[in-house]
Amino acid sequence: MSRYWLFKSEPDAYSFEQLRIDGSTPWSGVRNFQARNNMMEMQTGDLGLFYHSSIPVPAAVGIVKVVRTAYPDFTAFERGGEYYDPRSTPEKPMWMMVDVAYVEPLAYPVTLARMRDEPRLVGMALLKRGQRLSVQPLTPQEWKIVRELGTREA
DNA sequence: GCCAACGTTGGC
DNA sequence: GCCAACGTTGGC
Repeated sequence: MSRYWLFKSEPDAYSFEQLRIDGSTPWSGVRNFQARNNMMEMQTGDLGLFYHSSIPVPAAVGIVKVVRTAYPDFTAFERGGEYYDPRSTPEKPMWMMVDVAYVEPLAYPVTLARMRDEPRLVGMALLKRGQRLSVQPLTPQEWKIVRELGTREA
């Protein structure tokens, strides 16, 4: 049973455009247990939304696909690196990541404001007050609705 | 095991 | 730049 996900990224750090150029990328640097656990549930072929956060108009901008299931996040092993965490070792990794691949952009980015305005999306994790989870599950309905919104102008 | 302090996220 | 919300840390 394939599932749907939402991947948050600050475009200044890593943008959907960069993913288009790279083709695929390890989703490294996640240091939150809930987000990690979500990644550990992913299967290859699962689809997701790529969401740009911390910008003037936050929005879901594209579609991605999981192309490799969870494996140890090597950035946790990089001494001196931004994501180094000595509690995680190759023998006993604490942090995991998946690989995600570029699929296609949404014809029209679906802004956070537009999602908030959509009654059928009430209940979506992203819209909950104070939520900060960088990797979130989407229900099939939420996936379908956002994709549909992305096919037409607001 | 509790919980206050702290750091980070992210919309506004 | 502000600050509410929340996860994590660490003293006890």
